[in-house]
Amino acid sequence: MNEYEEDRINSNNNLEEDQDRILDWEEGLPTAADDLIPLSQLLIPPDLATAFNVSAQSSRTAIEVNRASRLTLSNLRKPNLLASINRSLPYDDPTVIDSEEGEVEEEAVIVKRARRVVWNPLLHKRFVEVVAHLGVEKAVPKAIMCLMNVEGLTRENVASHLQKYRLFLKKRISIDHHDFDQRMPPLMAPPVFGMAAAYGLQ
DNA sequence: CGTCATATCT
DNA sequence: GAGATATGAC
Repeated sequence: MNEYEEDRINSNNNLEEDQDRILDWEEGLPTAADDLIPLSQLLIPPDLATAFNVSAQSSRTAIEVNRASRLTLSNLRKPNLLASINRSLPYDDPTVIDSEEGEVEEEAVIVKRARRVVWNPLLHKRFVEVVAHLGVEKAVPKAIMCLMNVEGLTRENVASHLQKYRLFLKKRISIDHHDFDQRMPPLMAPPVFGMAAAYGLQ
């Protein structure tokens, strides 16, 4: 399995969790460094763990802590939506790119150039909402892109997706006309209003 | 800039 | 080969 498919699968599995997690991410965060327990410190001291018959927490090396920190930071710098979009950002930050002394881990920070946009359900949902909100005449690539407000998403990306979306609507409508099974793949569920009306067929 | 046909991936 | 996305011509 290549990276492309891995990304795709990972994101699809974590969509909802990511979104929820991000929403209340910033609430109740400690402000002073003093409030934070160092990552390297065990939450339950070994003797206490033994006393209460709790399996001991494995201790963490400095390298592990450092790696976890970098991973967290790289996730934090992604905008909310992108955190759940399976697409790597075009990072330029060399401190993020370079891994230390040959550590090669699967969890290493993603540093490659942005690959093709994958319109996962969450991203598509946003697209559909924006298209519906704009209405027919105004639902053009640039406007959609602006309202979606997803970092890294280009006008071309949107235009391409819009083309496919319009094709889908047209197909859906023609099937509708012949009274065939109208069930739609969830990914392409049309907006309540908007594009369909634009084609004078709904 | 928007739309479309088609190229380029998987 | 089909489907998703990118690209280029207009």
